[in-house]
Amino acid sequence: MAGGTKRLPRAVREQQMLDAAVQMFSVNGYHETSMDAIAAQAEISKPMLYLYYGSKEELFGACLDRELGRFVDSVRADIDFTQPAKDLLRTAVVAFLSYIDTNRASWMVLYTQATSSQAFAHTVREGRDRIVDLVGRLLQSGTRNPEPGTDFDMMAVALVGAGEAVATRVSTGDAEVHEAAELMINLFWRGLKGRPADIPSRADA
Amino acid sequence: MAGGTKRLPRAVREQQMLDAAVQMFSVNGYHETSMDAIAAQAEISKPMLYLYYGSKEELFGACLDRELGRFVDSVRADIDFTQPAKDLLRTAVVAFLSYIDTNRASWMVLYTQATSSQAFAHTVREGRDRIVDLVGRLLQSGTRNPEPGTDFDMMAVALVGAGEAVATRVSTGDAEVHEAAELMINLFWRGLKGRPADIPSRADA
Amino acid sequence: MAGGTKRLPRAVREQQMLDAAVQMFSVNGYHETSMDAIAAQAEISKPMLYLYYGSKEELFGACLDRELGRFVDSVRADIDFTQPAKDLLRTAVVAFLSYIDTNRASWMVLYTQATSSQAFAHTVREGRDRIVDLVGRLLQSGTRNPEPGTDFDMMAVALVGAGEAVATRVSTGDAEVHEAAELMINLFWRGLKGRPADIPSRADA
Amino acid sequence: MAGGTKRLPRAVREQQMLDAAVQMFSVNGYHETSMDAIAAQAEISKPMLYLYYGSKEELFGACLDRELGRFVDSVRADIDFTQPAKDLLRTAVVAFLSYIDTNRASWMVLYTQATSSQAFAHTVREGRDRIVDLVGRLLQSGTRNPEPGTDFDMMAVALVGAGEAVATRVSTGDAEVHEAAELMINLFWRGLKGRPADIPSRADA
DNA sequence: TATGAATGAGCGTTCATTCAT
DNA sequence: GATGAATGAACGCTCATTCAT
Repeated sequence: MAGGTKRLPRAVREQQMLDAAVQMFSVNGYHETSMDAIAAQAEISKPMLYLYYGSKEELFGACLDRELGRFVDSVRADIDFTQPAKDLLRTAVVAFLSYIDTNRASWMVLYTQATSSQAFAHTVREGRDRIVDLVGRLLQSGTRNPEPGTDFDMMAVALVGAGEAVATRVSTGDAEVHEAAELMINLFWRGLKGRPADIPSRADA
Repeated sequence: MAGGTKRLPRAVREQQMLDAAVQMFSVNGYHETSMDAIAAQAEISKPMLYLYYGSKEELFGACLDRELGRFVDSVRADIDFTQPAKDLLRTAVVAFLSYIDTNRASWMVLYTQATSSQAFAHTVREGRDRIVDLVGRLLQSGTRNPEPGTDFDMMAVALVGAGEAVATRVSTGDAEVHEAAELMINLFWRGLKGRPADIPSRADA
Repeated sequence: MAGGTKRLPRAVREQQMLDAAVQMFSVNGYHETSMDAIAAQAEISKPMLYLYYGSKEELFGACLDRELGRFVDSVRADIDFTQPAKDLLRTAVVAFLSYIDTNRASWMVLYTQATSSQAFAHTVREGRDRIVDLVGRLLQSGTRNPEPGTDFDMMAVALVGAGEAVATRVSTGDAEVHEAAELMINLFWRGLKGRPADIPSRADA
Repeated sequence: MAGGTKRLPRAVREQQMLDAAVQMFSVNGYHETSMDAIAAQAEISKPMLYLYYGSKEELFGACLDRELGRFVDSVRADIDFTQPAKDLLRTAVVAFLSYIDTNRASWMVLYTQATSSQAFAHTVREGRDRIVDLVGRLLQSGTRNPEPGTDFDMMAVALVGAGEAVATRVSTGDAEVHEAAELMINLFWRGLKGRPADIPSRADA
């Protein structure tokens, strides 16, 4: 009805479909979203979906890829590796949270969906690993005197996990981006130890 | 033979069913697990499941409740609020990770499953909030000179998020509990700012 | 409606389903028959079909097996191996054609259907081989002075092929059983070489 | 490259399409062959198929017609009606089996396919009738003293049926053409009655 | 002439759920 | 209390067929 029946070049249709799919998946979840619903949302017929993407699983995979790509690109674009460490941290956190905030419907839930099906564990893990890698390198380059054996990778896992959790709050409107960013920066930068009169405890294995 | 027409007291049957359900859900996911499979695993008939739990969704909810309860109880039991702050942190982190490590099949996947279905968002959020609350209070009580306006709750969100991310690594066998715990404690306690010879960077928001 | 919704023991339902399936397959062919149509014909729901037979292919296979079994049993039952050769031939031919004639809707078309799908080539060939074997042994035992090296098996193939072709005519009503039988018997017994000096057998329908 | 936008005369295109269709139908069967597959094999676009043949059914019908025509022509060409009866039989049988043997992929399977779909029963029957007629006339002309009322037509049905069955064995490689031919000739000429007193006709390969 | 783009319609299959016993 | 038997409702997917260019 609304503009539907035109002959569109392949590339355009592809985006149209992915848009619809991301939209539906993010709202209703992978299993609760039928191909019929996606086709309807995209204002095309179901066979088109199959012609372009082969199967529901592949369609979802394509969504995942696109959104993941966009996300990583967006965050990476904001980061300037020549900044001093703390600025770097700040920029990254803000970029991360801002992206989620702006694209909440799409990415955050998509991400959530993907986590739940064995079939996408691989893609998700891969995507998450890309982010973790990015953060890991960021940490490494930002740490002047790294203790030998520091597991930057696992540290990145923790940071990203924290980021995702906070981002979820942001994406559901329960927190404001910049406040959340500030809180994370402080938390990660200074640690819990205590502020003014910091007396470092002797590291205990 | 196995199962047969035994008359079992309600409480026993309930656990038997929940055990089977948790087991199946955790291995195959919510949608990929059929009521048939659960009934078979529990060695009872399908109508029993419906008699006791009404629907698949409610059954899953019951699983969630039980596992969440066990988890919270277990972690809380290990915590001694009279400990000094850092010990408290350490105890909590270790308790958290240990539980996940020990009950990976059950809880971690269950948790993962629940996250992905709109239907359980509520239960999951509720559960997570209980944990966040716990951690939030922990933080509050452990901080000697809280800056006014510190959002302990959001800080707890970040910590729990980090914990979950690390826990996932632990649960998939990609990390060892105590190493992961130590890393988290150090990270959270000291922050990224710098370790031994901390020289604060100039930029300080 | 018409007697449908009763709780029937497994064995009864199985026959009910096979009856319906054979009926529909024979009338409309394998591909043109939908599981819906079979379920409707059997006055049961589609899931029952799947519960009992697993898939359309397996259901068709079960039809094939049953009908093949009935056919072979029926023909074999009529044959008395102690008869003299020509009587044996006559009995066999009549038994063969009579069965087809009586069960035309079921077997002949089922047989025809099966031939066309790669998936059933095996079953059909197996069934046909059983018949060919039977006929082959019959020929062997009925031939007094077999020429060395006589390929009774291939001869049986030819006879069965002829029988099938004639049977098809019978099954479509284009020929009458006993006339057709007589013709086949004469043809096979005397051959084409020449008739004149033949002494007609007593039995003449 | 291959195919492209060539402008070909109608007749050439038609053969190109039929070749492709026969090829695909014979390998995969009627239902298992999609119009897409045929178009791809013919290296033309699907609308062309529809332009030339209107529908899948009609396309298949055209295949049937062409192949049937070729078959009948081929067999008829080999037959010399002035030959003595037994030679005639031999020639016909050999022509029949040889054609099948040489064109197994195309015709035998096509034939098999057609038999199974109600939609083509008519065409197939028509084709088979042409062959039966041919054989019937052959029999009639070859029989010196026909008993009054001899049903040459039905006899032809039997012979053709036998031929088809043996041909199938030949086409699957389970029998050699000339051996099979010899066997059929002997069987039909002499009959099963018994050999001993047989006076072999002069021609004996 | 020739085709890429598009779809209506239908099929095999599965599953949560409920009677009747 | 416990279950074998049964089904309504969907869903993923494919295919013959047709426009619009």
